[in-house]
Amino acid sequence: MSEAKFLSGYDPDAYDRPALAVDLVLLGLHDGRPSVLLLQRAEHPHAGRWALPGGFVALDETLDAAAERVLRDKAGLAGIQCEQLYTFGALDRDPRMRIVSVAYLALLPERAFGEALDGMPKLSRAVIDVPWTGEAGGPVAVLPADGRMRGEPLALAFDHAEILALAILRLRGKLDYSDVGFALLPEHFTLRQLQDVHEAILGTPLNKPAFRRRMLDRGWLAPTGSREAGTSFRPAELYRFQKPS
Amino acid sequence: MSEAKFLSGYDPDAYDRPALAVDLVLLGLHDGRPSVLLLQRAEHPHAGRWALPGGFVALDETLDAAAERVLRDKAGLAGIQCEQLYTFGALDRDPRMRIVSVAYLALLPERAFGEALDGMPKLSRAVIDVPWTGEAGGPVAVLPADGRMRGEPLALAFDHAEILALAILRLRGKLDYSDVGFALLPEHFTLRQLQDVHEAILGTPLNKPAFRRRMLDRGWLAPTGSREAGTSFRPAELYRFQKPS
DNA sequence: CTAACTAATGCGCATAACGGATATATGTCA
DNA sequence: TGACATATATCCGTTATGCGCATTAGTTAG
Repeated sequence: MSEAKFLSGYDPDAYDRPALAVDLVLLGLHDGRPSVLLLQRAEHPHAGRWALPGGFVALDETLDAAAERVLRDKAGLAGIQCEQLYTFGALDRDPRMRIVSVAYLALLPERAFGEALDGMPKLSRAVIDVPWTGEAGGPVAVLPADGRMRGEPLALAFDHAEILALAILRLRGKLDYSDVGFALLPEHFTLRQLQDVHEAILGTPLNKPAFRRRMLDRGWLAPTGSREAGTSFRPAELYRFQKPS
Repeated sequence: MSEAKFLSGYDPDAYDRPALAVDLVLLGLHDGRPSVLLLQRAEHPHAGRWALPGGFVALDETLDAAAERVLRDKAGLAGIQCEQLYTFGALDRDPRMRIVSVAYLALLPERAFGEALDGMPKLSRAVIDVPWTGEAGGPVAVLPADGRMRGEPLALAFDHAEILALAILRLRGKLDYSDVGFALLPEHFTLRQLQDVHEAILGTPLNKPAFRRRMLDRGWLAPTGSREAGTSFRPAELYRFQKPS
């Protein structure tokens, strides 16, 4: 039997299968802390709780394409780098049915974050409280960003707290040796802004001269020649991210 | 409407969905090079080509459980640490139908590798030829390990070459700062054996005193007091891996 | 019994990375 | 013009790393 013949007689629906979805962790910064875009579920299941934007994977779209579609439809964003994070497959993670979800991580500079908030009124910004240091790992809490950010952490739907915790862990791990830090900055930025990003992600202050040296020695920073404006003190040089050839 | 009521009326089969599978990269070492367990496909599609052991994910099993089941049924192994690697979702990766596959990576010490080969006659060992250095990434080739290992790389089925390449990349990346290297060694081992493992994975020779110092300073090695046997020269101290408290 | 051999182990030095404090430069604003 | 705040540069002590070399402890040959 030829391979073509075999395929024509193959029944793709012979077995039951889990549903497949993507969930997006859209991270930004807020007041020197990591924050995330969430939407409050209006419908069952988990009505009223807060969830990551997500959606089912269609038969004729890749995982990456599904992530991009959710990014566009639920956050109104395009052209944002989306990276696969992990695939979650616990049996009871969704009460409706068996759903396996591929989590994606995207980093939004302040402009994109605000754009999403403005364009999609259902989205809210939540601040992530990371109670552990370094790459210890563990649970994280999310707090409302608007208003006073007091007490009451938000209740997350499904296993989204777990997804969020892994996103933070992954981000911290990649910060040193990859270029993820720049994804949270505008095109032109100062070294202090870059350091602020690193400190927000790592949750710990960094030594300034050492940080400057490391970043400049890495060769990824191209000075633009211009300086920041609007300061009441000496303005800092503006740099541009330029991947080494 | 209560959540319970909502759930009772929910139709899980409302939409078509991709099939979900797991594929296992079972890595070991052979003659100082990374090697992998493969099986030659007897049936369509891709009959005759070489594939990673895999299987579909059942409705009532988690992804990790599916990986363990495949490890048991197709490699005859149990109690091996399996770690999720990446999820592959290209549209045409399987000609039968749309299949999304969650790849897992497991490291087999020589004993487990041989055990799998003996217990499952269909499995073969293939040596992985990594033509790039460091973490540059890129395609890899697989060569038959038995016999002379001459020319003719094996033809891999589906996108399994891509999966394999990512496994190598991930392994190289984690080698420095994690304990993955020990997973390829027996319970008791010498520093030279540990260095051999690192050199095989990285594909580059390492400086001996510097390697010794780094490993010992890390505090993960507990000397056993005994020494290796059967050498015609000074036998080395045997160590045991002991995760720091 | 002794010497040759081999690889493990230990030592020392030059160099590079790094944390951290301090000094200098360069803008704004009163 | 000078006070001020922050960016930028310099310096130093500590620690990690690369690397050659001496020493040690086994086996094997004579």
